[in-house]
Amino acid sequence: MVTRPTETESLLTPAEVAAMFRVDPKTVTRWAKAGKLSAIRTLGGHRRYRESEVTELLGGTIPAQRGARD
Amino acid sequence: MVTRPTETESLLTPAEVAAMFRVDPKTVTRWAKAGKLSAIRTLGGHRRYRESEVTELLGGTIPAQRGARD
DNA sequence: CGGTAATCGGGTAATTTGGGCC
DNA sequence: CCTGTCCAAATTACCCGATTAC
Repeated sequence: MVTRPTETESLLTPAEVAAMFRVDPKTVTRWAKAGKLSAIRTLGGHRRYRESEVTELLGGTIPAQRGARD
Repeated sequence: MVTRPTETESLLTPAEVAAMFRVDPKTVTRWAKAGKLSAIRTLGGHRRYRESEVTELLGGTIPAQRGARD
């Protein structure tokens, strides 16, 4: 193991996910409570989200259809 | 924590885009439905628009065609 | 152990959503 | 065809104090 200090593995903090979705960390917590997001709870009760999960959800973008021809 | 560089894409809320275009948020929503604007949906159903997309469209204005016959 | 920043929890106001009409 | 306003419901944002994370 090549020493992995305080670096994050694949877990994102509520503030991270909130910034990616442009929403409030509280809203992200709501999604976790609603079961829309997989959340891992720390021993203290704080939530941690999987980067893969968030990235997957962010991939739901709809490409704007410009002119049929360009 | 000063936020981590996790693919931070600047997103705008409907009110933001509406203010930039001087139209109602409803109109912006129609553009998104019409496929004229790229929209990211939050887990709650709300839309988030790319700042780059909006800025790009705002930059495509007509440079005031003056003069030919006025 | 002590300190700062973030997150937790609940509650209320503001915003956004969707469709129909002019 | 496009936009603005109406309605009702859902979702999100910010307030507080307390705890947890590092």
